[in-house]
Amino acid sequence: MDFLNELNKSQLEAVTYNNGPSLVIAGAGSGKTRVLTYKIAYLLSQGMSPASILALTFTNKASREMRKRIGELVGYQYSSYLWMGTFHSIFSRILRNEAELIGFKKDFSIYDTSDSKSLIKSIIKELKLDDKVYRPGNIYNRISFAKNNLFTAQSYYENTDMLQADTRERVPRTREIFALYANRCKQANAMDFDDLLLMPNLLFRDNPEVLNKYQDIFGYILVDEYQDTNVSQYLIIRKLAEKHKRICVVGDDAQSIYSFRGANIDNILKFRQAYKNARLFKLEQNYRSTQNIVNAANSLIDKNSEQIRKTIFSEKEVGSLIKVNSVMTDFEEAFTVAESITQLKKEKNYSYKDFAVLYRTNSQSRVMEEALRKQNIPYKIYGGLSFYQRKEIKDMISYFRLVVNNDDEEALKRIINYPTRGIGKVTQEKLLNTARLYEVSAWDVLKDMLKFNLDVNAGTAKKLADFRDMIDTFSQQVSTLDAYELANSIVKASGIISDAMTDRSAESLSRFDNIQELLKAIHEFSEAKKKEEGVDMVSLPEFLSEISLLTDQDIDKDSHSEKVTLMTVHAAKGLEFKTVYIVGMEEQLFPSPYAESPRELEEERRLFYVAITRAEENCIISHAKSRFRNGQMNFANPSRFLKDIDEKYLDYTENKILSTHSNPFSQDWNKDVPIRRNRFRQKPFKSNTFQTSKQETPRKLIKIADNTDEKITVENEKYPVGTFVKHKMFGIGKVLETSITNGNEKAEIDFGEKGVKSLLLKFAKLEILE
DNA sequence: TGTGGATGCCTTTTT
DNA sequence: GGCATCCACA
Repeated sequence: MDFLNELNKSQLEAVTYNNGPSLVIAGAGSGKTRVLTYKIAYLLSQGMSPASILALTFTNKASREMRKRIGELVGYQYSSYLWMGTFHSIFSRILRNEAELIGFKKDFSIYDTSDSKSLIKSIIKELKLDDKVYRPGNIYNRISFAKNNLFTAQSYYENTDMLQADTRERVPRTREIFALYANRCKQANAMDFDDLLLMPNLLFRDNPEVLNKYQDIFGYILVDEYQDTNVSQYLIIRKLAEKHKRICVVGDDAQSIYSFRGANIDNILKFRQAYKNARLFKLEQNYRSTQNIVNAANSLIDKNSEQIRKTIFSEKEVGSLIKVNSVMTDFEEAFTVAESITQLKKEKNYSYKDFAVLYRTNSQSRVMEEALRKQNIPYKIYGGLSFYQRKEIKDMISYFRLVVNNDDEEALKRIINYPTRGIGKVTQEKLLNTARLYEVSAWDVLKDMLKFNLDVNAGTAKKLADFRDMIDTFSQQVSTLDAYELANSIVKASGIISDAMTDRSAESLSRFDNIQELLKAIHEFSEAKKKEEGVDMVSLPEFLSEISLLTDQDIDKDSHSEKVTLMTVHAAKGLEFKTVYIVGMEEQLFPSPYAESPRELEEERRLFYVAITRAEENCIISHAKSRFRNGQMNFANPSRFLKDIDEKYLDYTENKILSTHSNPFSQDWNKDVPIRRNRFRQKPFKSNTFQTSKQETPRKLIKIADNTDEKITVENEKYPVGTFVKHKMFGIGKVLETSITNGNEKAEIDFGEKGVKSLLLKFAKLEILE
C-alpha cells in the first residue's frame, strides 16, 4: 500500500477510518478526489470486493476519472467491477432490474427536461388552462421540486399545504397537472430525471426484501459532492446504509451552489445528526492556490452564517493580491481582460489554457467573445446548447427511443411527421385524443386503428400504418441487431439523412456532421463495451440508457487545447486555472437579483467563493458601471460581496489611477463617500438593507416574506428618490418613495396630472430619464 | 403545411 | 438585443 504515503495526515486519517459513518469536509483544492479514490483503493487492498462498493458522483466525468485513477492504483481487474457512477445512472440500472415491481417495463425511456416540459405543456392545453398563468417551465419546476422532496403525484394531490402554496402562487390546479403528468409518463413507460431518484425510494419502501438485497450488496457506500444532494438522494443513501452503516460522504458545504436544483445544504450540515457516532474529518490544506487567494476566499466565506467552520490554509507562496478593476462599461471590461491575458501570457510565459474568464450568466459571454476575437485570442465557450439538445440529434434519438419503447409518446410526437410524411397537426391531434379517450398509448391506437375508431380517411390511415410498420420492423430487430447496425438502418430508412442533406448550406452540412458524429459515438460505445465486458453484441437499448444520462459536460472539449476558457461560475466548479478573471462583479448581476432570501444570498456568496478558489496564482475581479443588458443600458454598483473580502488581500491600484480622471465612480467607492454626480443616478456603495453578512438584517427579510401588508421604506438603487421615469400609460413621473411591500419592490411615483401611483417595480416597465 | 411578422421573455442547470 | 413562440395568411 505504497500509495498511502502520498497522503497528508488528515487525508490519511480519512482514508483509513472505516469502522462507521464518516463525513469528510474537503475544502477547495484540498485533495478531495484523492481521498475518495485512495479510500476505495484502500478498501480494495483490505480485501473488500469491488462489486460491494457503491460510489456515487454527480457527473459521469467525475466517475469516469475516478474509476480510471483507482484502476491505475490497484488494477483495472478490480476497478471495473465497482458500482461507480452518477446517482442517476446507478439507480436507473437498479430500476431497470426491478422495473416490474413498480409497474414499468425494463426498457423504459428517460424523459429529459424538454420532453417533460413538452408533456406538461400539452396537459395544460388539454385542461384548457392559460399557459401564461400555468407556465410549463414553472409547473415543471414545482413538480420536480415536489418529487425531489419525495412527493408522489398522489401524495401531492392530497397534501393541503401544497394546495395552499399553489393557490398562493395562483396555480391551484398544479396537482391535477402533476397527476396527469405522472399517469402519462407511466403510460409512455417513461421516467423523468427526478423519477430516477424518487422511484428507488418507493421501490425500497414497498419492497423490504429488495431493500434488504441491495443493503447486502453494498457493503460500503461513498458519496462525492455530498453538499449537492437533495432530499430524495439523501433518503436513498440513508436507507441503503442503514443496515451496515458503512458510509463515507465527501463534500464542502462552502461550495454548495445547486439549491435551485433541489440540493439541500442541510444534508451535509446535519450529517452528524442523521448518522450517530459519525466521525468528522476536515481537509484544510489547500494545495491549489497561493496564500493570498486562500485568505481572501476565507474572509469572504466567513460572512456566511450557515457553515461548518474550518480553517483553510495554503503553504504555497504568498502570491499577488486579488486585483479589482473598476471600469465604465461591459465593453471596456471585456477589453481589459483581453489585454491582461495578452500581457500576462507574455510576462509569465503562460499558455492560453492557463486562463479562464468566469461570469454569473451565460449572456455575459458575448461581449467577452467579441473582445477576445478582436485581440486574436483563441477561446472555447462552455454552456449553451449541448450536442444532445440539437434538433437533429434529438430527432435521431427519438427514433431510437420509439423503436426501443413504442409507447414513448414524446419521441413519437417529435418524429411522426419528421421528415414530413403527410401526418399533419390535425391527424396527430386525432391520434392523441383517441389515445386519451381510451386511456391507451398512441402506439396502441396505431396498432389497431379500426378498433379505436380512429377518425381518419383511408389515405391518412395508410400513412399512419406505413409509419407504424417502419418503426415496428426496427423494433423487431432490437434484440438481434447490433446497436450500430440498427442505428444506421434507422437513419437511412427514416429519411433523416436525405432531409438533412437537402441543401448545401453550412447548417445543412453541420447537421449532417452531427448525425455522423452520433453514429460514430454509438460505434465507439459498443466497441468499448464489447471489449470491456467480453460480449459480442451491444444492443440499442444499452446505448440509449447510457446516452440519455449524458450531458455536455461529458464531452471532453479538448481540454489540452491552447485556448482560454469561458464559462459560468457554476460550470467551473471542480476546475482550476493559473489565472482566473471574474467579470461582472456588480449588484443586480452577482449576486443575482433573483436571490432574495438570506439563504439564497449566502448561496450567491458561496458561488463567488467557488469562483475565487478556482485560481491558482492570479485572480482578477472586475465590475462595470454600466452594462448592456436585455437591449438596454443598465447601471450598477460594485457587488456587495467585494466588501466581504478583507481589504488587505485586495489591490485597487488601477482603480485609483482612473479615479483622478474622468471616472466619477471609481473614487474609492469602497469607502462610504457619497458620489455627487447624478448623471447615472446611483447611490454610493454602502451596506444597504439587503446586506446579509450581519445578523440583524436577515431577520428583517424573513419578516418581510412572512408578514402581509408590511411596508419597509428602502432606497432603491435603480430608482433613487427624485429620479424621473417614463411609464407607457402614465407618462413622465418623479419617484417619491421606494419601498419593499410584502417582499415586493414598490415605488410611489408622481405622474403630475395622472396622479400619484404606487407601482410594483417587478411589473412596471419604467424607463429612466437621464 | 409552411412562413413571416408581431409579441413576449429573459439566472445559474452535475442528471 | 436575441430567441422562441404564436397567430394570421398564403
